[in-house]
Amino acid sequence: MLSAADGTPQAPTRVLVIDDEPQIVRALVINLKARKYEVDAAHDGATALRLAAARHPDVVVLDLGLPDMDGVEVIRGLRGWTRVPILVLSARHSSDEKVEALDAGADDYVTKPFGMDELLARLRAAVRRAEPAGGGEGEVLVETDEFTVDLAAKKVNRAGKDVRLTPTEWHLLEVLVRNTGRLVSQKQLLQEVWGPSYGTETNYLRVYMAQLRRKLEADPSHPRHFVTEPGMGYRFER
Amino acid sequence: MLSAADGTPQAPTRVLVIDDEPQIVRALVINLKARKYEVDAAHDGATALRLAAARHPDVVVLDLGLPDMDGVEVIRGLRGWTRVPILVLSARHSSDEKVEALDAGADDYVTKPFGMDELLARLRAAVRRAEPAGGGEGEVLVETDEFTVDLAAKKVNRAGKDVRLTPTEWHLLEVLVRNTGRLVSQKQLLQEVWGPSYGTETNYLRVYMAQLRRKLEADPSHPRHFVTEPGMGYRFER
DNA sequence: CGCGCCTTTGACGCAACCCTGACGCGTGGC
DNA sequence: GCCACGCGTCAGGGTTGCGTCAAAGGCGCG
Repeated sequence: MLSAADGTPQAPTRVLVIDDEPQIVRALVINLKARKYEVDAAHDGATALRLAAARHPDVVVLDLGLPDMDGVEVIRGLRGWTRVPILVLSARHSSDEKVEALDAGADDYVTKPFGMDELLARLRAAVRRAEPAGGGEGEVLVETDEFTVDLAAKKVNRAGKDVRLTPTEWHLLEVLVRNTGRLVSQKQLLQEVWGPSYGTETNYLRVYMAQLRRKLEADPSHPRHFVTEPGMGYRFER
Repeated sequence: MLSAADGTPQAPTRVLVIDDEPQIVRALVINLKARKYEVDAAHDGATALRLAAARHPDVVVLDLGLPDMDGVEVIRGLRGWTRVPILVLSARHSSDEKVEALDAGADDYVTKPFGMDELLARLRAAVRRAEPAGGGEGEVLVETDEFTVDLAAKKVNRAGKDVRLTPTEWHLLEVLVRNTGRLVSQKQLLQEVWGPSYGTETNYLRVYMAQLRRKLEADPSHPRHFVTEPGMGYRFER
């Protein structure tokens, strides 16, 4: 059930694997790649958080026993800014451990040793139910009078031609469009696009908003769709 | 995400328990009701599907071993029309069974005997991640006869046009609207908008209340919605 | 190794916002 | 009847925030 039944070119699912045991990571990576997942791997919590911010995985597989920090802290670190599904892997069978991890924000908890088939099924379940939530319950296609944004295909069309956007430009556009009509604070934009450790670098926003406007607005100096709310944030209007 | 800690009365979570073993159902019902869940119970698949349709539970706990039909069929029956989280309970440890149930649409799979703490934690996790997609994210709209305040989008509409508010104006309006009908003391307003170290600078309030009235009241010199209570504070009336 | 694209950073002008003080008005107390 | 106080209004000045441009730094690719 990986790809949709329609002809839409499905973007590959990105998985972030966090574990300090090389053989487990290797087994997971091999199995996941064989099933056409895109895989990133981290062997400690700090790297994991950085990678999560940079790569925006669709699902996280997290071993609780990490060398540098408590696994539950990694969960909290992720939950501070994202709702990405987290599948916890652990050798601890204790009920308390499970409860703590789940209440911290984990979506599932599998004890080692685990069956690869079961893990993959749980992974599919986690991805499946996150899909529509990630899409913001609705339109994959957002149209204005001047351009069209296809959130699924990650494409922007203007006057019949596709507009080329850099990765950062697209990310920014995506967050704004997913909140069409709503004000998005500068802090939220920075954290969603640049990662949780950002929040004050408003000059990034100014530069990239200008680029988006130059590429998409009819009159970039008088934006009609990418509205600035001084001191508060930005808003995308259709 | 920052869900507002406003005084919205939270509707109780409704759980549908499906199991043919009376002692398990009893244990679950007791534990769930003690935690303020609303519980329906079914002891066979047909009843379960009927109850699910009639009661629209927020989460389903399903035992795979039912007298009348295969548990996986129940999952498919539910998935035909709803995305309600399904937590499967089963005595079978076989990996194939788990994979089948999960791929049919189950969200989680717990093998009996299970720890009640763990089950409840998994239940919380399932409910939590379904929340915003389920029906939440509702617009927080406050309307008067002259203008409309959208607290989620941070937007004010008056006569079909959006009204531009400065950050301070918006903040002040927000505090007043969140306390619709109630008197808000000057000290409270100052501390919420300008920070805890403020409390006596009532002239700020006078200036900004005047600006709000000028932008939102039909007759700013005779305010109908932003009422002054001399010597005490201000009140927003719809 | 060199090239090009993307990201980051800094500087500058301008507009908007926030604070401040002064004044008028109405109300209640002495 | 006078005064004190609180509130509403207005206009000016300091400061902040935003848009813009340009250039340097990083990274992957040929």
